[in-house]
Parts: sequence; structure tokens; C-alpha cells
Amino acid sequence: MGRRAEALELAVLGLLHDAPMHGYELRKRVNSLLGWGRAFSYGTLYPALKEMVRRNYLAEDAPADATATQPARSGRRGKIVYKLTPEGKERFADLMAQTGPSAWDDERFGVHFAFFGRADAETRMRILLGRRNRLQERLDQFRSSLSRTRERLDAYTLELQRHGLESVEREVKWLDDLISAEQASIGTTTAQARATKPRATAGEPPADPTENEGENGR
Amino acid sequence: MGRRAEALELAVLGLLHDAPMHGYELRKRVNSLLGWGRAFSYGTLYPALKEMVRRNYLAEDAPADATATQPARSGRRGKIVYKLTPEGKERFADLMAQTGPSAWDDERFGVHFAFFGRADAETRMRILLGRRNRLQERLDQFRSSLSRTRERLDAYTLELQRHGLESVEREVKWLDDLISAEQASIGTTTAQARATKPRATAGEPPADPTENEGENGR
DNA sequence: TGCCCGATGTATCATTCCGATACATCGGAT
DNA sequence: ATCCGATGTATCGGAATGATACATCGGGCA
Repeated sequence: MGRRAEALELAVLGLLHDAPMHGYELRKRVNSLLGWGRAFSYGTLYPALKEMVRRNYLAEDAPADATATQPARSGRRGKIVYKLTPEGKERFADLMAQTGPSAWDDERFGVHFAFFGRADAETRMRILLGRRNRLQERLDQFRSSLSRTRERLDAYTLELQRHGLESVEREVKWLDDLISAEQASIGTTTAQARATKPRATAGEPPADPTENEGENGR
Repeated sequence: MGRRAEALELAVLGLLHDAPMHGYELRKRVNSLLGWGRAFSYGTLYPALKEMVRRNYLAEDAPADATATQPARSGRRGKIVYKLTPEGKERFADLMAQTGPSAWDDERFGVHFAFFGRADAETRMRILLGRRNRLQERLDQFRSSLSRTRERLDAYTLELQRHGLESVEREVKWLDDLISAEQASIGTTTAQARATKPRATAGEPPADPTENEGENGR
């Protein structure tokens, strides 16, 4: 199926879990959900949506808007609202429950993480751990290959390498913090509304006192 | 031609500038040069190499290795060493001198930066500035879109957003530092071998929004 | 001595994916 | 009144990937 398409499928399923949407908005949401990464194009989204309808994960729905009576207007190209079917919910649950490399993959980890609120604690932990280990591994072989060829690099190339390394290191640290937070919350939670936030670092950047945190709503 | 292919072309040209190589090693070097990003596959590399040979940027060369005499062995699939032609050097210089979005693009910035040592100071500065502004812009619209929909996000999604934001902010800071370093070295250097390293973490932050080409991504 | 195996090496191809574009409607600014 | 940018659905040529095939080589080891 292709890793990327799989990530897209999960993202669509997850977003439609909250509310029905049409393609245009879906695309914006998916791409802002993953923010940083490469954006999905319509050439990927629409075929994917069709396939998902075909498999009965989604249902199309053309809402009768204000202009109620729309008779046999053939060439009419109306808005199409997609919503989740029960099969779609099931599919989402299946995909979320996966803990193999297909979950901590570069392409797919972000989507999985975004919907962690709908996964169980054990799954979360396995994915976090898997992701962390993969990055750590990559870090190690990168470092060793660097030390083998360091002498012949000019200053800019070297700086690029250093910066890349630092980024991945930071990523690992982020994951470590998240893992700690998860572990802490396992101890304190059994059948009770959890209030612990996954945020465990002492950051200040946004300077923006928000109270959000409904934990996972719906 | 495709952004990605262009990045690959520049990387190949730049690497062969130092020493001839064959495809296998070329691929390893290119991919470790960019480290973090997506790796190029052979299905991309070999066709690209052929095209570059066709355009006369590269010359193939089957070196007579230690086992000197290799007679009319027909089906022999030998190693192919690629080396830069004068046209190739020219092409490299042309690509490096570009300062449009095609230089500070997500795909291409890294390669350009890696070979900054062979670009002049003015080009370096323009690319750095362009890249910085592009990221800053992306940051702004991301922040505003976040504040518009913040209330309905669950904790994990929010954390993902926050982390993405932080990464880009850090990237901008990195660029700011590099820009400061470049500016400092402009003052002290005219027609002299520069020994200053690009790394100098005493940034004079943004200060001045110079001209920018905006070009939008998603 | 022979054999196996992982690294090196070149090459291709079906499938997947992107980027550009076409087409259409709508609300708001001038 | 009309222009224009945002919203919206859809497709297609071509670019890129991931998998695979094929081949050589050096070294470990029974």
C-alpha cells in the first residue's frame, strides 16, 4: 500500500472520528497536524478517499444545504462530506493498535502520536520505545561513520552534520521525557481520569497561559 | 526536472568535485551528507547519473585496477567511476550561484549549505537570509492557525504541535547565528583566506527583515 | 580447501506519489 | 457590477520509491 498512503489513511480516519468533513478541509487538517513534514497533495488525497469509500470505511454524504431543492441537475459538482462508518472506526482501532515498525516509522510515527489519546497506555509505551530505539540506533551509526571520515570535511559540511546530529539527539530526549511521563502516569492511574500531561520539560517559549487539557474528549 | 532530482544533481556534482567515485559510494555519501532527510534510492541515482553523462557533466571511467590486463571479456559488468568534466564544474558553479527559492527550498537548502565553502560570501548570505525568512513565515502562519483552533485539541496533539513549533524555532535560531557569523566575517575579510568557522553562538537576533521572496509551500 | 555470507556494485520496473492545472462557486472589497 | 482570493472537486503526466535481480569480492571458519 505504501507507507505514506497508510499514514494518510490513519490521519483521515482519526480526523473524521471527531467530525465529518470534506476533502479540502481534510487536507488542511492533515497537513497542519503533521506540520513540519511533507504535505499531502490532492492527487494523493482524493484517490485515497475514494479507495476508503470503496472499502466501506467512509461514507459520502451530500448535505442538502440552504438551497434545498436541487432537482435533476446533472453536471452539478457539489460538496462531498465524508463521515466514518462503523467499519471505519474498527479500521482506525486496528491501525492504532499496531506496534511494529509500521508505527514508529518516520512517516507514520507522527500520526500515531497525534491520536495517542485513543490508544491504550501499553500501546503508547511500545510505540514510544520503538521510536526512541530506532532514532538511537540511527544516531549511533551516524556518529561512527562521522568519526571515520571527520578529518576531510570542511567547516560548513561539518556544521551541517553537527546540526543534524543535534536535532536527532533532541528528538531522542523529547521521547525520553515522554516515556518518563507515561511511566509515571501508569503508577498513579488505574480506573481514574488521568490529569497528567505528557509535557514534562520545563519550557517557556509560547509564553502563553492556556488552559486546555480536557484530556481526550470523545 | 523536479526539486529532488535537482538537489541530487548538485550533491553529485559537489562530491565529485573532490574525487571521482562510483555510484554505490556516491549514494552513501549523498545520503550521509544530508543525514536526517529522506534517502535517495538507486532508482533515482542511476538514471540521474546517466542523464548527467548524457549532458556531458560527468565522464564514465572504467579504471584498470590492480589486475591489470582485462582482455575482451564481453559480459563483464565492471565498476564505473564517474568524474567531473569542465562542463560539470561550470554547471556546479551555476547551481551554487542561484539564490532564488530554488536554493532555500526544504529539499535543496541542505545541499547548498554543505557546499557553502565553494560559494561566495554574498551568495551565502542571501541563501541564509532567504531560508530564515521562509521558516519565519511558516512559523507565523502556523502560530496563528494554532491559536485559532487551540481549544479543541487534546493533550497529545497539542504536544505534537508544540514540539514541531519548537523545532522550527530552533532552526531559525541556528540560521540567525550563522547569519551573524557571516556578517562578522565580512567585516574582517576582503581578499584573504578566511579561517572563521560558521559556528558562533552569540546571535544578534532578527533585527532586520531584509527583502524576501515569499513563494509559498503548502 | 572450499564454502558461505555480508558488503560492494550496477541495473530495472511496477507502483506510488507529487505538482500543476482545470474547473466551479462564493463572500467580500472596491 | 465586478474582480479576486479562498474554498472546493478532480485528473494526469511525469518524477521518485522500494523491491528485486544479478554479479563480484574478501574474510571467517569448519
